[in-house]
Amino acid sequence: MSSKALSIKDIAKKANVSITTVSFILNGKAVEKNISTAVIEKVEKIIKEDGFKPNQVARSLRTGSSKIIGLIVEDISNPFFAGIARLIEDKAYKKDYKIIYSSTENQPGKAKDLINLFKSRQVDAYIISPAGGTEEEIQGLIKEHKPVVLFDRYLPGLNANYVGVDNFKASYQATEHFIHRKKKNIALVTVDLSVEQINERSEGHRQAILDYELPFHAELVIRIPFAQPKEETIQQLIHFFNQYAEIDAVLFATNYLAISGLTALKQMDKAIDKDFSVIAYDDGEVFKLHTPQISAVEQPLEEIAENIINLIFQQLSADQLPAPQKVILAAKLLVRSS
Amino acid sequence: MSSKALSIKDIAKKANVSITTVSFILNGKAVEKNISTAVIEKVEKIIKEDGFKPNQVARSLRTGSSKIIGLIVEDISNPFFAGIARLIEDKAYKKDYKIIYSSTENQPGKAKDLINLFKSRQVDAYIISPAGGTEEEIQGLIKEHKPVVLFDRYLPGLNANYVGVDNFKASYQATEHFIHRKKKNIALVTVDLSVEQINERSEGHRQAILDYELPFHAELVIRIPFAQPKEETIQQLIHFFNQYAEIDAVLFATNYLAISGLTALKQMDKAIDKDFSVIAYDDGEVFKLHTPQISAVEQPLEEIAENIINLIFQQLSADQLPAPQKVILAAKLLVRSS
DNA sequence: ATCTGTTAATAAAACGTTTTAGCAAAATCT
DNA sequence: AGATTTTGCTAAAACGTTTTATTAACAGAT
Repeated sequence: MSSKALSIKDIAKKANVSITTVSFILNGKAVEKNISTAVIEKVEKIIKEDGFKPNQVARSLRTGSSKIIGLIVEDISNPFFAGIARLIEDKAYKKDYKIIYSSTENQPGKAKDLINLFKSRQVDAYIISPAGGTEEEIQGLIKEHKPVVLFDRYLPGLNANYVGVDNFKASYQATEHFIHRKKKNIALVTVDLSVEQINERSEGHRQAILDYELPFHAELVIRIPFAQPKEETIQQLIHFFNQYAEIDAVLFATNYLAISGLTALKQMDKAIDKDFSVIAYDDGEVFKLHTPQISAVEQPLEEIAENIINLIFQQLSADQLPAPQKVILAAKLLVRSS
Repeated sequence: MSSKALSIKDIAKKANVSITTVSFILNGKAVEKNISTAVIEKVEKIIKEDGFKPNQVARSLRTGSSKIIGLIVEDISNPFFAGIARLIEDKAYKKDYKIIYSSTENQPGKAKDLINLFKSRQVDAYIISPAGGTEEEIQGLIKEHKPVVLFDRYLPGLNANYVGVDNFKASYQATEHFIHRKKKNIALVTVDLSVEQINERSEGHRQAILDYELPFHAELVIRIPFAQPKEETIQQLIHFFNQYAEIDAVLFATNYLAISGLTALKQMDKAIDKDFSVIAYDDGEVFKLHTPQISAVEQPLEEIAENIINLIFQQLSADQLPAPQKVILAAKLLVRSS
């Protein structure tokens, strides 16, 4: 009944031609290789009738390529990454490429494993939101002339393709927005990871305050440990907000910190209003539907995905890799409440 | 410099042993095959030093298995699926399995493509949230004795492993909750897909109303077209709520419908309070942080993922496939406001 | 009639593994 | 001392493709 899957050999036998002939036809090289139309039609008919699909694994082994793009993100259940993944998948699918993805959970060990795994699967290209400590592996890929695009996170040591937003500017503008609204004590809630992306967000906050010649209160910057359970973060933030009652504005450096922060404020029964403003990083339904609506720094998902996939295909179709490009996109401040 | 990747042949040459010996050592069959410890150590040393990783593609071709599990969902950017994906990935990773995922967008064509693609990649097992119209393909997989687990959606014709929640009951209980609160006109906002899962949700709503001998108003059930842009849905719902001012409670049959619904209500300036209650399907941050908090039917993500992966590994390790199991889990009604 | 070139097809090697079957030397048994 | 078993290792086939030569037949040119 179910038996084995068909192979090119079965088709060849059935059509009374050689394996080679079938292969040429499968790969559209039939005319170029002078196969007669009679044979082409006969073979194509059999292929269609029997529903033969070539074994991609064998094909990969022979050709060294796989039509697969590896996507490595920090956490696929983070809406930012899930959104990017979905958009990239869409665009890749149209060019007949598939995506393998995996989450690193920000563990260099896991990230390295993943890169090696993808390598041994002969993935054709890599899209990576890199965890720190994976520089050598990524450099290795580049050395081997594999198409690579980094996104979201930038690793300073690497000369690789990169797509990201101008975090410094985004954060600067958010802070500036607060300053224009006469805020004096602008807190920053950020995360305890020393990756460029996060550092830039801190810097933007600081620089804006300094540029406008306001006093910079270092104690109003709180760095939440990355792996800390959510409940603990909430408690920590409640304590933070209580301790510094002078805070009149808060910038959250990530999506999930904003959510924890809003939860904390809700538990404290602290109103978000003209005396206490909030801006979140990365927009989401949560912020739009919140009462009051929460302003947010919106990363242009579609644009990011578009640029990533373009860079990838650019590399895939070039004979030799073009010089690495850095695409820095502008984030947009969505002002919702005052 | 970068050269080609190492092969088992290179290692064999360097160690002055045969390819076979290296292979046995790689696969932990060294002792069983009477390889001397001296040779084992020598070879392992070289493998480690040179950082040799066997080519998984070649391995797959030879063995017919890939250590890859295919995951097919409707949309990876839906938090429900992203959450499941992440949990499954975690658990699979621990057993040295990887995930390939893709989104079907509920198009049978794309779903079929994906199944075929995974097949030709020699994926070891399939986790599918099936689109309607893919019955034959899935039946085909089962015929070929491939491990398969369906989840979320159930296809009635198929005798396959399945993990899902009791949608009828969940919906029934949500409606019952409204009835206990003396609601008379309980609307249902659902989607225009005739999949079991959605039908059951409608049925639960209807049955509860009938069981409590309330009049069932068919016009209070609105079915939103699946592919309709969000903005249109919102307008449609505004119109719906205005048209039937008697509505005193609404059950949303999906996550994203609830979000559109809340947006509609916000635009209408309609308060959610004791005179107008709401329950959403699938919990999320949005509902917890909403003012007032929104009650929700929570699907037990962790439990679902756990059951899926267990069923998969059960099948992977059995010599012959065990009889299909259906695991129906209970959803939980999280009551938040009245 | 021989040479040249084109047309239509194929045989065989290669990709990097796993695995079957087998062989020589050493160890054990009779 | 010869027969048998165990130890330690390997040659070669196989997995299903793609691709490089190669061939055989025939047409056209000399």
